[in-house]
Amino acid sequence: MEKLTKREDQIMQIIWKLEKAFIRDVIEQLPEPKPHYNSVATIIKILVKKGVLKSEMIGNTHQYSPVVEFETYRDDNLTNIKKKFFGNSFPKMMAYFAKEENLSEEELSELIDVIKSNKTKKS
Amino acid sequence: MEKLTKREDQIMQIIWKLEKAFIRDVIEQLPEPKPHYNSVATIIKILVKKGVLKSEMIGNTHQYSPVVEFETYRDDNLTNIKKKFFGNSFPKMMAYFAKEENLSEEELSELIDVIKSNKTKKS
DNA sequence: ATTTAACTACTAATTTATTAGTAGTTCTAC
DNA sequence: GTAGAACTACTAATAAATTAGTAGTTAAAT
Repeated sequence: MEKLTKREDQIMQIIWKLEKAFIRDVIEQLPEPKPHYNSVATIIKILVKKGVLKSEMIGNTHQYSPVVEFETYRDDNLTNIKKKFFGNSFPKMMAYFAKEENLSEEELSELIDVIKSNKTKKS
Repeated sequence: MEKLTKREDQIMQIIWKLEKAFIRDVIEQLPEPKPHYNSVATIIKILVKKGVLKSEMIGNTHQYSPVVEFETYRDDNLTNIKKKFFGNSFPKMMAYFAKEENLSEEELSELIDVIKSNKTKKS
């Protein structure tokens, strides 16, 4: 999957959230200062060319929706991040999580449940 | 902390690993095609200006070392990632990573112990 | 002692990313 | 029917990031 620039990423986050969007919808979601309509249109055209978005003509305006799933993009990103920050050491990563977060009892047991149930499914 | 560009990030990863480095050391660690010496020097100067690196004159060449700790940078990044990919939910993020890994029973209980003991210390 | 390599500081060029202008179309409302 | 808003496709300008050139210094090697 092609890398996204910061602006492309920002716009994709919006479209993933909305699932389908016209350019005006994207602009609406963008924070101030709102970019020019054509600026957004340009980035979106790049995203189509990159194969991340597809466009459909609804009436006479384009509606855009993701081709690449959010989860795919996320996984791509996290693979790199995990390696970059934890050198593929899972225990290190977990130690980090445990230290950084102030887990409530609920969160902790929820977490353990999730891990356990997941473990069971796999074995 | 100031955001780092891709190249800046790449060079910082190397210097964090080496702890101290001359420009030649950084180039050595960079993959082919090796950039021009001055290209690396420019980026490093930017990093000094951003306050991420400091330089020391050793003989008559500069040696560079991090001002910002790797852990600080990592934590900054992970905070963003949590927000971007997991709706700011820590358990979701952790569940994701847990699923990615094939935890052995030992690892799992070790993990739980770590989190629990940490919890105890804090309360 | 002169050549070479690695450095210095500084500047300039190139590439990539982002923003937005121009010109023309369609639709809606007065 | 004409004015305005929102769109189209295309192009151009600007800004940010990256690469590398110039000129001069230092140190070591033949």
